[in-house]
Amino acid sequence: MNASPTIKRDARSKILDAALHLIRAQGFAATSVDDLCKQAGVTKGAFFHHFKSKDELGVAAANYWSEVTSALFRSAPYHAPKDPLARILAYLDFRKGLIVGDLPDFTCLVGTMVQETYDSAPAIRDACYASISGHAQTLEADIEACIHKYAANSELNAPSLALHTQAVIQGAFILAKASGRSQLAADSIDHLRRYFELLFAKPRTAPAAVKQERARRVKRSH
Amino acid sequence: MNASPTIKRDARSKILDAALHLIRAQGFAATSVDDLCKQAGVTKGAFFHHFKSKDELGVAAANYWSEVTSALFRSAPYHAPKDPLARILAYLDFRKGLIVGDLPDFTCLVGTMVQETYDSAPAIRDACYASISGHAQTLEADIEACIHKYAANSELNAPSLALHTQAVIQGAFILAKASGRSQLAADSIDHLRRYFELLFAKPRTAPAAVKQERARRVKRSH
DNA sequence: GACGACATACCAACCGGTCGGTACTTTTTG
DNA sequence: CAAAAAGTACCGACCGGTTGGTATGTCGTC
Repeated sequence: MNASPTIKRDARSKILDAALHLIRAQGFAATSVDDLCKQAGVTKGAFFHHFKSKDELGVAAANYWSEVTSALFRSAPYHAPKDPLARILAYLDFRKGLIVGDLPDFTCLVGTMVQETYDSAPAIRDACYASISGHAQTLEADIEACIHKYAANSELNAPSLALHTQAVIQGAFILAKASGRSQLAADSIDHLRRYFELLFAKPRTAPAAVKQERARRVKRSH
Repeated sequence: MNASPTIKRDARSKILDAALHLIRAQGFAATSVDDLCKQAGVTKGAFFHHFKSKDELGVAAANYWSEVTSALFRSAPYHAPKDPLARILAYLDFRKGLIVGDLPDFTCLVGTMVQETYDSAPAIRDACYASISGHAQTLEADIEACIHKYAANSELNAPSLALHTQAVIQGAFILAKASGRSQLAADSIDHLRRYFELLFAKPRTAPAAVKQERARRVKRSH
């Protein structure tokens, strides 16, 4: 009967979607259960039926974030190139391309949430770290291949470099939030891209990053 | 009578010191005015005598943070080297050296606070960005000198690179909080150091970072 | 005696969480 | 197979404690 199965949204999903948006905009502590319910269009009874406590919602939101983002990255086009370095650079271009619209729409839920909860809610912290490190791990194979192919006898370490990419991206979001200019986040990702190019020493192939930066510098010099 | 003038601490300073610790440990929203007063050993009357509102305390805390940190960095030893690149690398070594003890003791107040307030408290956000960008600016001259000396005809931009260093450091703190391992923050700063070395193309001079990473790899390979 | 620097007492709004109840579905059982 | 029982999903009033904030009083100092 129902032509569109996605219309039938249960309360739990609606609460989780509300959490993704509200927590990224206001933070975890500043988002009340009532806020969540209002935004989701459900009652408090529904909330506490699905989640034992607000903290448990925090854990569920982090896990839901992991699912949503891993689906996004799995189906993204940056896996196509044959060369591992090209794949990494395409990944960074893809991340940069996600920086559009309002800050709460492209920043990272778990990076925001873990800053508030790392000391007071270990369960949330663990779920957040699982999300970050899990995503970092999806880059490890390509980074390892880059090291083997382009920097065989270096002291580089793939897991560490993978986590570093996430650190830069998280830091870029902080810069964007503080300045209100999402361009600053994009610039930091450009620096990270350049780091990879220098590490794996291919001559630079004029990526979009450089062209944009040049264009901006020309504009400024008027 | 009082031999030690610093013992006489007024309520305002005590509240600000309490804010520096509590907000870094719990976040801004989760830190109540009562928490602050209890930790500072003052009453609520004293709090609202000195600060019109909790938000105003947030702004004052960010400004106080700027004062404290700029005094620390001004008197730090990393300004000594004659070469600008050596000064930058010494700065990064200094930042890495600050990563000791508990997380709330070495992480950044304004990076934590701005994530919670960027959308709801513009005054706090602006004070946080002033702190971050103000610190970044203290690096610009040395970075500019590096560009001029070692990468004259590159597309590099000193303000952008200075902000990037802060993005990496902020992201490193998030990684440390999420994982509970401050080593991850140090590792990210090592990557940033390597970026500077590669950008300004001096042959690597076996910095502490590399030696430590080698030592860790040896340990792991047992 | 005015004023800054606090202390005490208090308030309305809001917080996370509970609870009794309803409507609907699924499972059990005579 | 149908009635009964049990379970699931959700509602919304309500609770005690906490929240940011206020009003008023006290005390030492210029």
